[in-house]
Amino acid sequence: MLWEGKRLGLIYKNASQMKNPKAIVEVYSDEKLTPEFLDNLKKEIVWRFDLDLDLKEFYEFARKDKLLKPIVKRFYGLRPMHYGSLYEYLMIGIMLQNMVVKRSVSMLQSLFEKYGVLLDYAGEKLWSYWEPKAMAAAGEAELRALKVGYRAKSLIKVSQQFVERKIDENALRKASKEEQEKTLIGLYGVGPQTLGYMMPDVFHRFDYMRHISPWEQKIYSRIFFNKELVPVKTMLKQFEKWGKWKALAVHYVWEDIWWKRRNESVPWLEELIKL
DNA sequence: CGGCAGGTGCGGA
DNA sequence: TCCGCACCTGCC
Repeated sequence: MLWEGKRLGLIYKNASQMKNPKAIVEVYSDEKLTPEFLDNLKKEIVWRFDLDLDLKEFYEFARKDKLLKPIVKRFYGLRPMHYGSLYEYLMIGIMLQNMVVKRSVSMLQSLFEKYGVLLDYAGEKLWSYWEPKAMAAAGEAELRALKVGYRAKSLIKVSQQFVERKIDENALRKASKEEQEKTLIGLYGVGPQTLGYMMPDVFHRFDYMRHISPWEQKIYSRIFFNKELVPVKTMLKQFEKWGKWKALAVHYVWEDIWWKRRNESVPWLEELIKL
């Protein structure tokens, strides 16, 4: 983790006992960290993993929903979240665009190797991110050499916004949904799809569901309607029944299908995601 | 070897 | 607001 200018090695451990959930985080650092720093770090981690989220209300109505009932039982406690910062999510989001996952991973890896810092702690070697200024200073040609293609421009422009403090994650967390939308979509390289990922994952907006991309549309059609292809408008209208929890409900079902794919086979899904 | 992938910006209707 | 198009690149 790169946070407040410090590079930290983190180890997360599950220390839950039965119905008493608990996590332990070990923090490794080159320098001595003050109790105040660690306290703030704890608050940051609680926010990022959304540990204070109260799912009770969601579960109450999910248990009355035929589709959701078995899934919320299976994934009790699950919530969408992102372990990193907004800036880091943007880097990932841009790498995902118009790309198969395998290549997104390899492009992100080359970015780490060029701009990141490899941390070595607790028997782990893991890459930490770069400061936005490191990438803002890079030329487009330098980034294109890393085979990120036309995304180079987005990476640089987004980094510049952070360097120039045009965007402040902490302030944005407290802003209204409309303000968050406006700010994020205003970033070069951020469109409706990346915005749709960030609203729940980074800003914990579980009522945000305005855009469904073609590949998601195909999968949603199968799992929610048992049909080949359902129009996006119809889907969005249908999801309204889940009210302010609609994005969370969809996320649970989404997670369920990928989990099934890992443990048993889901032939129609394989068919949709191959190529 | 053409077409496409976990999209987006841009210009024009 | 909506639509069509170009766009890096690797791989099916």
